[in-house]
Amino acid sequence: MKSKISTAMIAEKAGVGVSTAGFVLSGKARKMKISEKTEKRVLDIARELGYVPNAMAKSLRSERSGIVGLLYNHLKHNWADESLNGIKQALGKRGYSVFLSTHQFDPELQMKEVELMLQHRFDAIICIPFKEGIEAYERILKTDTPLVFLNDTLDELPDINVVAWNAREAADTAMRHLIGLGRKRFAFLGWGDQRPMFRARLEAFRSCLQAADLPVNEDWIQTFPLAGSVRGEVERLFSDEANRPDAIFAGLDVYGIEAIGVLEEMGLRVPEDVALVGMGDQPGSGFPSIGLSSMAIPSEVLGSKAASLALELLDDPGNKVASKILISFNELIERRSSVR
Amino acid sequence: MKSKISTAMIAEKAGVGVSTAGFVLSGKARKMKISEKTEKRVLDIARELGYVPNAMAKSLRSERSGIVGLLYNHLKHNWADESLNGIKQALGKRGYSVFLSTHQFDPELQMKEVELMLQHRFDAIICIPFKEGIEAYERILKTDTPLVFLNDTLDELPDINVVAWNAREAADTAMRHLIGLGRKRFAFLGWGDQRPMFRARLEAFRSCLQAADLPVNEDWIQTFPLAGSVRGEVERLFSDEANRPDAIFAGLDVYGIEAIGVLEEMGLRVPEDVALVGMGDQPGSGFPSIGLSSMAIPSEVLGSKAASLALELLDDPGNKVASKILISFNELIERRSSVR
DNA sequence: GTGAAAGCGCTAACAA
DNA sequence: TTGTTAGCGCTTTCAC
Repeated sequence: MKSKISTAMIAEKAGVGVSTAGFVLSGKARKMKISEKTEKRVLDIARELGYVPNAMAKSLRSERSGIVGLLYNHLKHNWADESLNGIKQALGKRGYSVFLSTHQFDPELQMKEVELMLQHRFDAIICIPFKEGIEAYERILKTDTPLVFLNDTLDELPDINVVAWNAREAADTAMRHLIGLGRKRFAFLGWGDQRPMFRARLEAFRSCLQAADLPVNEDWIQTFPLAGSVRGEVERLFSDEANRPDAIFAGLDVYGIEAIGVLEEMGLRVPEDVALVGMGDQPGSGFPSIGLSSMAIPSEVLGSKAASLALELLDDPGNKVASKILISFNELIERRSSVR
Repeated sequence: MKSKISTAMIAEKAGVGVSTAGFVLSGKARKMKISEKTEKRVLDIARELGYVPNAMAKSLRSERSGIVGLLYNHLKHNWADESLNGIKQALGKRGYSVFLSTHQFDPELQMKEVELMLQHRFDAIICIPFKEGIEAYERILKTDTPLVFLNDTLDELPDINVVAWNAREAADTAMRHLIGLGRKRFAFLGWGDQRPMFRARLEAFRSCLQAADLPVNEDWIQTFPLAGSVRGEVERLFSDEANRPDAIFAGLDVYGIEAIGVLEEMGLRVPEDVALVGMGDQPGSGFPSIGLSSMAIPSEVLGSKAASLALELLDDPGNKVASKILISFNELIERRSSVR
């Protein structure tokens, strides 16, 4: 039987008023000093009838949904999985639930998802910002729904609360590690994304080289689309035996992983001829045939901090919180691609 | 301003009745023969006031949420991403939205998520079944909420509608490919999961060997936990130079990927000494340093079919649909691990 | 074409 | 302690 059981029916069957039944069923029996006998009777009948509370009626009345929306660009790699765990844990403790959706970097799709979350009166929204999606974020702000950016900021929306990995510091660590290995000729393979935390990787690349008095070869700085292949560029970069890099800093592991394969196909040895370090410690980097050293991203912590920030926003009626939380996490996972 | 704008307010401001405003705002102006002038006035005021329809009120009244819930065990690998795309596409066409959550194989967590979805009166639920989660599925069934299993069945719940990849056929294809390479001594590395579609991999292993009059060495059949490492077993299996496998069938790519690395560390050549084929074409198998041949899983198609099945269930008031859809998809992605 | 009004299930203020 | 009642915002029937 489709659950059409309401508090009123239960109240009637139990021979009590709706409010009595309501209090019991929403766990406020104690607070309202309902007699244990009555409470038990109501609960028994509810169980017997297969009562399922109607969350929409509850939210409609209480003006809050108890749900935080989570908007990912995609669920690839393990990033979403890990950060979601952090988020759910932090929000669960406070009685909030999480619903998640993705938009595959499609601004229109994102707008649709946002509209849906707003219509369902989600109490807050956490999302991974991307430049083309700005309209949707502005839409959220207009409704005064608390918004938290996870993992990056947008230059165009500088006032939004954000929790992100301090990729700049991590990239510095990675670069200093490679420089410490005695490498002199550096190439950069990175994502062409222009968000601050991705630009930071290239900035670290440049500034660490300068600080170490090493040359920055602009022709060896290459960026790619997210799902792009680095094969062609790697082959080009290493075609001139007389003048080729001896180290690669990969802004995302995925580029480093592919590069290792291409280099070995070309007969170059890793790390003897070319040392590599990547960013993000993505699944794959640790496979025995790959062994790409990488800076680990603290996904779960990021998620949990973002959730906490969202909770702060929710607790603050004025929405006045303004936090830019950069998590410093500079753990280098050393693998064969950069052993001494 | 927090969106506290209701249809009633808009109606008042526009000088029309609530129902008129309601018809316009829910896109039924045409059907109700509202004059274009009135329609425009209402819409203008709605926009001006920043009206956001209240989905909970709507659902409460209309007794349907327009949401299909999706319950994954985790979001690792790219499986969730791809199947979600298929699901969203199929459901979007019919005006349904999707909300997703995960439970990390924790039955209690899954039960909580299910309870939440039921309370929110999700119109249907699609999930990846796991044995320990049975209680939750029974809970769903008791409320008469349409339920679709994606990617596998459960022996204990044979009547549930399901869409899954025909892993048996695919595994047959993989095994026949290895046998066609002339390999004689086969090892199996698989997930210890007991669901039918995972058992099918091992069944295919055995039956293909028997059909080809090749020996089945029970000691070379090894299963592992999902996140387990095959290193120890692979080292053991190949320690006896006089008697070791010349082919590995990996029930999941992840085991094959690690095995390739371990084998090469041990000085064995892939595929000359050992040929491998995996299942699922997970990200990583195609990395140049790995090159694991694999049977591709049609994730997006599976998602889309599961969504269609859910829609069928929704359309059928009696809930009488009973489909077990096994998608045959036997595409072998040939990589270096099994070239002739 | 448009307006009035009932009611979805739940909460909470108010009475008793 | 328990019962009564007024909405929350929306849909939809019925009357004008």
